[in-house]
Amino acid sequence: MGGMTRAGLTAERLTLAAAELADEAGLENVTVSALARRFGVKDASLYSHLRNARDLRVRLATLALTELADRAAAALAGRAGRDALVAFADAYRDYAGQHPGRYAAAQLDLDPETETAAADAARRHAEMTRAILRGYRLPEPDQTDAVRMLHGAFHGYVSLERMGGFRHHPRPADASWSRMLDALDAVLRNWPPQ
Amino acid sequence: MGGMTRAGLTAERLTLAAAELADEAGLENVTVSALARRFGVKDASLYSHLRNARDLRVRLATLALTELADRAAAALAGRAGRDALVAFADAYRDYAGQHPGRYAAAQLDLDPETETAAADAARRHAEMTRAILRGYRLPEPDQTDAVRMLHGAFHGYVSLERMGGFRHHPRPADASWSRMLDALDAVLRNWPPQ
DNA sequence: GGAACCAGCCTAGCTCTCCTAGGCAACCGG
DNA sequence: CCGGTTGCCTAGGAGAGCTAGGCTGGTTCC
Repeated sequence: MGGMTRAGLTAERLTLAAAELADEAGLENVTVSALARRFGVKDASLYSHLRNARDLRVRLATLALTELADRAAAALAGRAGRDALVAFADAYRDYAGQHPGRYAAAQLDLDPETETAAADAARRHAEMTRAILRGYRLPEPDQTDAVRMLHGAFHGYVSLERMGGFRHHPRPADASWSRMLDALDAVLRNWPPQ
Repeated sequence: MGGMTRAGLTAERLTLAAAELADEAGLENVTVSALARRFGVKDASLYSHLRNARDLRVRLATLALTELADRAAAALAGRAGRDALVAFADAYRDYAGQHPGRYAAAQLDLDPETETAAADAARRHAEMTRAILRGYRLPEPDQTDAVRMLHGAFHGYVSLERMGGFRHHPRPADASWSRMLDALDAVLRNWPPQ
């Protein structure tokens, strides 16, 4: 009696709902219980679709890294040099602005041994970052150094901005961002030797 | 009977123990219960010294930010220009390497309204970062842009390194780090106009 | 069309963390 | 040595994570 129809849960639907929840309420509020509540279902029911809470977060991280890599790929298509740099960087920062919870999830510590899908997504994202450099024609190992610098600079800036590090000062975060991109372009065009 | 002597807890001792725990076991394992266990005391006993679990983390963040600012100040003493940049950056990265849990705590989202002490420590740390730039003689608002870039680059690089982002590639993280410092120095010496 | 099977969601119940209320004992000042 | 304060206690409730096992709706196959 009362027998409601089934909720029709799948790992994919749960992951997507977790992503929405993360963006709305913050990554720390993405719990198995909260997700079950959102589907009007008991929390124990989710464990036929998810191994555990960690599994949920890894799936979420994988989703975010994949979306990020997709956006990066779209931004880079048909661009090179400074255009590519700026397009990639803006796509990265916009994603973090529009999807703070997903972005936070993408920063999760992943175990490449067991969490293969997530590691693949991370690798794809790293390859996109490397693609920025095609127009700058750097040899190895300089290219690797430059990739690390770029990724670090993007992530660091966005991360500080997200956690409110820039709110004391009146200088708009957008302005500092585009100055940083100018600086990074300049340094890539004139990469210091040795 | 059995009456053990008192443990002699204070907020300071608890915060220090939390810092050690964070470095040994990771920030996510810094819980009120774990801390009580470490002192051989019931978890409820800690609530006469700490408001709540959040309070503990904020105190930990404050400790970390203060230590970081102290190290930065020591590194900068008597140095200018490139020397100052490198000394600061290395102090920053070494701290994160030696104290990963404390470093992670320093990245906590702080509410400057209520968490005044923590906000002060964060401000002191930001002032140290700004002090790097004295030797480069940048006008405002370029100085603010440069501070944000530097802080972002340091934090981003260290953060990616900590979460294992560089372990696929054979290139040593140290080497890429010092190339990044070279690049940052170059860009500060020749800051792009407009 | 019935039987058997499964997949999907359930209840029950455990552990752990966080936190509050109230008790008793140790230490400290007078 | 007596009263007050402080410090740690027990008891207990809420919420999150997770496991074991049960019931049922939908599919499959004779």
